[in-house]
Amino acid sequence: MTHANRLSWKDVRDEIHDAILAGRYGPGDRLPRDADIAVEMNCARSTVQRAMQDLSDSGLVERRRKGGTRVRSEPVTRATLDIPITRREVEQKGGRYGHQLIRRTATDAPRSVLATFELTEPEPMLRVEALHLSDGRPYILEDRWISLRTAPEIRDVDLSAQSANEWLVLNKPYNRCDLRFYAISADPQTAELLQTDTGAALFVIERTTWIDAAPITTVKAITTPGYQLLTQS
Amino acid sequence: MTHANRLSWKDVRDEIHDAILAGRYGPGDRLPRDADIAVEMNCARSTVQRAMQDLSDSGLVERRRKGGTRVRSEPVTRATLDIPITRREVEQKGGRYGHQLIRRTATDAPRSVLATFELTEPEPMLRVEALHLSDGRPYILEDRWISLRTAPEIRDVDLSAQSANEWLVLNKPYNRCDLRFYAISADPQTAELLQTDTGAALFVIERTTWIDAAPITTVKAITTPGYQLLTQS
DNA sequence: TGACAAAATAAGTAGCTACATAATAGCGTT
DNA sequence: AACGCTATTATGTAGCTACTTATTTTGTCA
Repeated sequence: MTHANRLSWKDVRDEIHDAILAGRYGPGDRLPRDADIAVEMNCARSTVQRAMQDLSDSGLVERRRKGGTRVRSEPVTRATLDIPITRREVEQKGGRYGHQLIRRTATDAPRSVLATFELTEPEPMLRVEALHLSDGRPYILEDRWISLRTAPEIRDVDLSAQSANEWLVLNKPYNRCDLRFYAISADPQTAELLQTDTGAALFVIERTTWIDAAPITTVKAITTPGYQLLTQS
Repeated sequence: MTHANRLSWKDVRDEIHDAILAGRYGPGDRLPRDADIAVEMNCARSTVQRAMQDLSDSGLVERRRKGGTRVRSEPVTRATLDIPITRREVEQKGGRYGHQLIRRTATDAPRSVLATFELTEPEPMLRVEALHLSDGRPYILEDRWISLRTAPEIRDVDLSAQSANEWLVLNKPYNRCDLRFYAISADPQTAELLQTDTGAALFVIERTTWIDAAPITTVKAITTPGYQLLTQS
């Protein structure tokens, strides 16, 4: 073989990572410059650069031009979340997917929604309330606002055939996405729709998307009791 | 200037991204090969490669050797979460941080904890229950299990001076981290510790870390009512 | 001493080449 | 048709060079 002892950038990354784990570099310490590491590990600087970029992306290390690379003094837990389309989520868990359109209202956005989008001017919107089902039982209740200026085509979509969730994901790619997670107590209406008890603790996912500065949609997805969101890997 | 019209990999990325947004490539469609895009956009293949990698990381596109690049047919919402040390989180919100050690017990891990770590053999552990405070008021209640085999030094740490959260983050870097989010109803004990009402909806963050295959710690962090977790950006 | 300009520094990026690797497609044999 | 080998293909990676850019350090002059 031609290069058994050749280092890949992942090897370099792991070696530096291990050095930090082993305490050779502590929080706040400055690491040698890329070029020196390259010499020491007998590889190209570009290889070290890729390794360092990855460590920087994962939050272990901070890099600044001229300032060099240093171990983050107050490390963060950084994780990547994947949130699939609800239909796919249900099907992947082995359930049969279904959905019901509850209400569909064209109206101006209330102030709270405008604030979520960081807008100051009024905006015509479509409000869509829908229930996602797994094996015929409530799974997620969504309360969604869609900008009619950014996504006027939504007017002509039959939302009882295809959920707004799915139509938007397939037809309105976004640029920017904010997520927000928290817990609420089920109010009587919500409890009835989700077929659970008033006061039950429900996990909520709020998602807001934009294309450039233009608002697309904001949705409050209220999950049924027992729902868990996991990081993948 | 020397290169005003030179394309950076971010330009390439954005151009491809825009082409997808504009519908020139729909879900499932195959994109031209990197080399062709490079010719068309008059840049090096390595530049296209970097752009494509980024689009792939962000979940918009899937790449396979020989198979080429194609737009994900069922796109996911992918987001990065940063979870800081609790002390830092409190301080960043302008609060005064404090913490109380509630209980500290050395014992073998129960089956549920072993399962979380994907272990089958019994494991000696330290259980630490602690309360994080913001401006003297309850902020997060944590119920933590620490492996005494992987982190034996924890025995000698004064956990009323430094929280286990902080000591672990600074002294026990990890390789693998699983996160889990959900909602619970406050039971009477939890409610009392968090100074809230029994039955209140509480947002819970569970985090489990390993170094290679060895378990480090698993923690169930129960937040006070109103707590929200946001994606940054 | 302080302000500002110039030099030095270390990471970031672009381009090129060469080769590695995974996955597919094609072909021939039985 | 089923198999296994080989060739092909498109992405992935490593190395090199050259240049750019952000930031700090240093040096000079008022």
